[in-house]
Amino acid sequence: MAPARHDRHSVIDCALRLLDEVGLPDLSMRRIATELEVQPSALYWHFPHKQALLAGVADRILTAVPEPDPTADPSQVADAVLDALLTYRDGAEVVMSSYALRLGTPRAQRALAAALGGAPDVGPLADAVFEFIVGHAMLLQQRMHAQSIGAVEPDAADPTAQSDAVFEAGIRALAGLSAVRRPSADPARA
Amino acid sequence: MAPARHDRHSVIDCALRLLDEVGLPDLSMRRIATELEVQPSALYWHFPHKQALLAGVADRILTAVPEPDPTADPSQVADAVLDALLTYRDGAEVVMSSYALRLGTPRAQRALAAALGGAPDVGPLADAVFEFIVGHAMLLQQRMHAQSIGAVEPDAADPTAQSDAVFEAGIRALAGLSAVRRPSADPARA
DNA sequence: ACCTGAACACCGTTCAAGT
DNA sequence: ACCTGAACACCGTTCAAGT
Repeated sequence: MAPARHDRHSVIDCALRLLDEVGLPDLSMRRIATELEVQPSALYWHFPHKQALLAGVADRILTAVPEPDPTADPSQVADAVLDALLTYRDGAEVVMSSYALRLGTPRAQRALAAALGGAPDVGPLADAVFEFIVGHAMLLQQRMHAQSIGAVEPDAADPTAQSDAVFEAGIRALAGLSAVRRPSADPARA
Repeated sequence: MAPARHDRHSVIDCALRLLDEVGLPDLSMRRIATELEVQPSALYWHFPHKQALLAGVADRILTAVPEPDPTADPSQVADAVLDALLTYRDGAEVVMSSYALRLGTPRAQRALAAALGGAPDVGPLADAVFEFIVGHAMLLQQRMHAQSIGAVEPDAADPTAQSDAVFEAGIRALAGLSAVRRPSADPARA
């Protein structure tokens, strides 16, 4: 058989696509290998272990957040980080689980710090904002997954019903700003 | 052989103890069964699947947070929730992964809402505080695990060096309070 | 009511060997 | 440089059967 040839980039590409299709629990090394038409052991030439591969995926997910810009609106940067995490299924959990390896996360944290003013004492607050965003995103995706399984009844309203209000309340308090929210929000409260 | 007899409570007890010993990645149904001197399949009489067992563990972890009390200091309640999550290894991840099943989490959220004033519009903010705390705890435990593996170098200082400052900055902004610095001594596990 | 025993369809990872 | 093939030590879950 003609063995397919790959590099780190193409493997991460495949893994990210597969993540969005099947979710993190079903994203196995063997599944990725099958998708690449390769034996599972071939992946271990490119990455030392699964964790390293996932760290590459997490880094790619956060690539979508813009460069640090002191003139940016903090709540807009927060929205950009949240959007990046929500773009792929289970994106927040992937980023969390490889947070300690510090690949894509410092960039997001620097973007938040810059938008918050860039003063030296703003670091802890910027980190707090990042932790809130990723916590919010993961809890939201957890709820989405449980509901897709039918494991939970929509007790009050639809899945992400209140979640926009929660995110806005959190960011407003943390970033100390007036509500600059996305237009797709509910038309009732304006 | 005399088959050991167990109920849900004792299984959760064992799982919680084992979680703290070996961590979530090594907390398998087979490991719990071995600890209970029982076949793995025996666990499926008490729980329909592993997720349900973990939800029970998550519920027990959050049992340590006090009842809703309108006279409580918001930042003290926040500290209590954080302490509960940090009492057991990987506690935050366990709580997050069974968040959608809504076992112990509403209680923590109600305790936060009560301390924040209990006004009807305080709900979203209380949820935001909860999401920040659990995000902070999970990221912190992730860093602790990576460091115990030696997979990361202490780039600036020790593991939880800055993390107290980050948590305090976040809670101060979210709860709008003066800094209530906690002593370095943590409360005993009940 | 609560557990055993055996099976099914999977995992991550290693390592010699191929090209 | 990049992959195969085979193996090792595991998983969660099901289900008939035991007591």
